[in-house]
Amino acid sequence: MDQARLNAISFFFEVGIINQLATKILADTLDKGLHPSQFGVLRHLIVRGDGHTPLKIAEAFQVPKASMTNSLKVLEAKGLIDIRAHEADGRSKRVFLTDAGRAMVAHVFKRLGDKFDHLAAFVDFDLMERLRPGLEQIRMQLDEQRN
Amino acid sequence: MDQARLNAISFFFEVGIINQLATKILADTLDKGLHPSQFGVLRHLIVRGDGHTPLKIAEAFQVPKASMTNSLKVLEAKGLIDIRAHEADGRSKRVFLTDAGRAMVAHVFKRLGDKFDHLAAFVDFDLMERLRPGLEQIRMQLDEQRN
DNA sequence: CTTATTTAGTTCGATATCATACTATATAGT
DNA sequence: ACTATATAGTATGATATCGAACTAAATAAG
Repeated sequence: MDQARLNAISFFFEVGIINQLATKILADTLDKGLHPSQFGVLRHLIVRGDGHTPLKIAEAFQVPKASMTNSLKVLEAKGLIDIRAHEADGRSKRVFLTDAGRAMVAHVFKRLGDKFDHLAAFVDFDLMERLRPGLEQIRMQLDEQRN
Repeated sequence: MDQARLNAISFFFEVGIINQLATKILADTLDKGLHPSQFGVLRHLIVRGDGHTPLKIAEAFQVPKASMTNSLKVLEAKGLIDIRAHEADGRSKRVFLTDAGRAMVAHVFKRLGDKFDHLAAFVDFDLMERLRPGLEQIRMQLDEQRN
């Protein structure tokens, strides 16, 4: 295997570990019973806006729709989202944040902020920001390749 | 929340997506029944050397030891690793690659190489290599903070 | 030495992920 | 219109993850 490939493998390896460490920080921040993937859905509904279909959301996260069915079921049972019938398509549904859902996102972001105060003493946030555009580029390239 | 924190969140978000896409590429490359996390253990035994204890391996991957017990059980059932008693400590064990395990890693790396030939047309490997040192730094900083 | 504590690993139960098959609705082909 | 195909979502069953309790062995405390 040539050097470029080995480097690429190392790159993915670093990304994997960082992701794991970051997910653990998030998991510790979440109320018990709320999984990081479920919070990710709430966050998505805040950032991208709600009212989208379960399938759209599943595609945004690149997970099977069956996985999203489960995540949404949990969030609905917790009263954090509202799932309504789609007016224009009888097969489909639309997902909305409840007030409790919005409050939960705000609550978690607040606590994440406190965690970040602690993190800032160890981690170079500026470096992260310098790396981010490159990562975004790689992400988009990988996304293209997928299709 | 101030800008530095929002940037950090975006950073982790990009890392998460890249990790997911990369894991999917790996998963598609693996023989059916071999999970990416299990292949990760095999790869670790190649790169770091075998003969380490299950606990050491669990710590290297930052997963609970109960999770590693399961992964190792699967790999042993597939004949890819060999788990022996530890000569010096009756509570402990040592994990070794079998010939089949080594062959599996070589096989997967070969197929990954082919995948990478295809990837190279879309993804900027040089950019990856430029980003890698920074990622390594962030990873180490996150690791410190954890302790 | 004897007992208490720590450590390595497993077991168990709960939940997440996901492939596959299924149901219901919508759309295309004729 | 009628039939075939495609699409959105769910149900089911298999496996992965992991917290908590447990067992066995090693080490520390007295």
